[in-house]
Amino acid sequence: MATIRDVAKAAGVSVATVSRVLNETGYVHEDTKKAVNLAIKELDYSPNEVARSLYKRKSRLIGLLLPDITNPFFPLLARGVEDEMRDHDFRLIFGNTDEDAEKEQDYIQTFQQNNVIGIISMTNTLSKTTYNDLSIPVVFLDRTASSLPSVYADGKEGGRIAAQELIKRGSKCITLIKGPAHLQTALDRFQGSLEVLSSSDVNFNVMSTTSFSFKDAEKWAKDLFQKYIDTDGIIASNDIVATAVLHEALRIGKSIPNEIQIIGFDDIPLSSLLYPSLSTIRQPAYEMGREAAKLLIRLIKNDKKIDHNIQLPVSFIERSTTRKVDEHV
Amino acid sequence: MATIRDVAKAAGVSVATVSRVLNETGYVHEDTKKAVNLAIKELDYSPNEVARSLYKRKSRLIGLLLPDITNPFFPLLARGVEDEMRDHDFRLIFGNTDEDAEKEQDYIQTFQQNNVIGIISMTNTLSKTTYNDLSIPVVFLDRTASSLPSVYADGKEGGRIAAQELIKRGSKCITLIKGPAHLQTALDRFQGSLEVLSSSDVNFNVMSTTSFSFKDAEKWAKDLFQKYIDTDGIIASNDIVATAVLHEALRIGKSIPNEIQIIGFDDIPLSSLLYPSLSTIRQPAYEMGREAAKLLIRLIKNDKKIDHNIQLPVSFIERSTTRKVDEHV
DNA sequence: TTGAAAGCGGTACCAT
DNA sequence: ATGGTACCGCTTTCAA
Repeated sequence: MATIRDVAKAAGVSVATVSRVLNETGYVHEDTKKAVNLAIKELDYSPNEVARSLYKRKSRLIGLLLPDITNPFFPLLARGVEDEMRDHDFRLIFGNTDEDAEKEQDYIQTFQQNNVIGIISMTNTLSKTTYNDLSIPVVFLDRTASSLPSVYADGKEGGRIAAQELIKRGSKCITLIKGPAHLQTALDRFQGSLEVLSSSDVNFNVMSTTSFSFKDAEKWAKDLFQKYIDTDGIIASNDIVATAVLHEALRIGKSIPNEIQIIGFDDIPLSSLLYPSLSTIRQPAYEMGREAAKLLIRLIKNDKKIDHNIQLPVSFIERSTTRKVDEHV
Repeated sequence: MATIRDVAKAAGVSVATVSRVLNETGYVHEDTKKAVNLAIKELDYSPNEVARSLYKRKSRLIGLLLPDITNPFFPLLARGVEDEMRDHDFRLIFGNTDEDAEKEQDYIQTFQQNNVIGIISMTNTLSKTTYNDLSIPVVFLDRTASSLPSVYADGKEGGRIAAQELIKRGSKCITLIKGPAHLQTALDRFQGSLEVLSSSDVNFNVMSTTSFSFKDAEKWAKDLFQKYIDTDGIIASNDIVATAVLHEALRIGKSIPNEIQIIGFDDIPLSSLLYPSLSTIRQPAYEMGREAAKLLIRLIKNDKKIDHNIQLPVSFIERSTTRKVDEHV
């Protein structure tokens, strides 16, 4: 690996000059610039980011925290973050936290030790103050953080839409699955649906659940069909849960969407691959990732602690677990 | 952020001494060690990895290259890599390459600029020599690289098993979907199946495809059922393709698994969530990721260029797109 | 317009 | 057993 000194020697100038042409800072004569660039090319030199980082006390690395990359919702977000960051020559260090505070803390520490210039977090196990004390900008993604910059989808509206679409398509007895109470995003969806359901004239039940895991969801799905036999419409807390419900419905011989309609939330890739394919409320995950990255970059540049919250719109993706609206009415 | 100098001052010793207790190298009196550790605690000091990396010319960062984290097969591998690396206090910088040589080259360069101590690559767009010239150890994952360390599953055996299971379960006319020719792993599976099929007394067709994309696979699936109407068993090149085939079969009213049996490859999380759930040849993706990480760590420690290839066993996961073996016979 | 040199925060050699 | 200090590769004053 050639160093800046090698380049300087080869070009017959000082390292300071090389540094100037590298960073396009200060005055450099055209001829010297040419000579330097030639030397750079010949030596196939590229600057050592570590040395830069040490001097500047900040790298071009971003820390990315997510609960579990294995959960199909997060890769979409992560990919959005990465693409945007790449466009600005930032790279990502990432860590799966499993919603475990210790892991999260751990990763944050090594992020700092590596001079990351900012953090995007899709977890919120740790208290907001932990993040606030960090001295580097943080953006929350898919997490609403009132006092900190964050990017998330309009879950409440999503919840409303889900209820409206089900009602519009003729469901008379709806079961609303309420996701984990500690996740604000899950709560928003729930409240949106509840709002619409409450002011409508359909019957509905609420079923509380405590996770988004498929295994758990399978059990709840069984419960659901035993307890609420009249159910003809289900609003699931997300697509994974909706899938479990769909599975169970099919297993016990319900006809979808004729006897039972199902709406999920997220629109993970899986949803379109199911059979029947899953109608769902789409969160623009990839775009959310990109937005979070953009926001973080702005924070990095401004170096201010702006409290900016970006809410992206959701949309109803009509597939085959809901009836066509014409068919009915 | 406290520095080693702050600690030294607080403990009334030199930075050299602090460094010694930090790294547990050389002699340090018990009492001084205690004083230093106390200072560290009080100042909440943790060493600057960037400075370390600069001096040592190697960091504790690993570069991870994958085609697309959005493809459900890769998160499993990535998670395996991460968990193992975390156990050894390594962190990951990752990059999606989209099988694009330029992106791949680009990431490799920034990996080097950041002093990564090793690379795990799940892509092979670039020539092997590019990797060979790298001066840092590289392990290929889910890619067979004859001259370089790599970890992959026994695709050939997987192909054999798939064919055997289908035959055992009574398929008489099998369509074998051959995946992209440029992927050795896809080829292995194909050849394994071909081998068994050739020496059996069932009829079979081979259908060539050029990608693992679901969109493309949907078209091929349509073709398949038009061209090979007698097909009563399908060996797909992976689970995504199998899903498309399943979708199409259901759409045109085929009964699964009675009229048509389907076997996939990979066992991505999606497979068990389909309805009917997909029988498939499982690659132990998570374990493969961990093995790759272990291998890389060994290479880092030995600092030798060992050419080590680790092949992990595959297994048949019996679900609902294949008939029970008793039912038939 | 250019160069010398201090310093970023560690590590490790050489003395003592 | 401990301290002084050169050095890792770069950036940025400050002088010339």
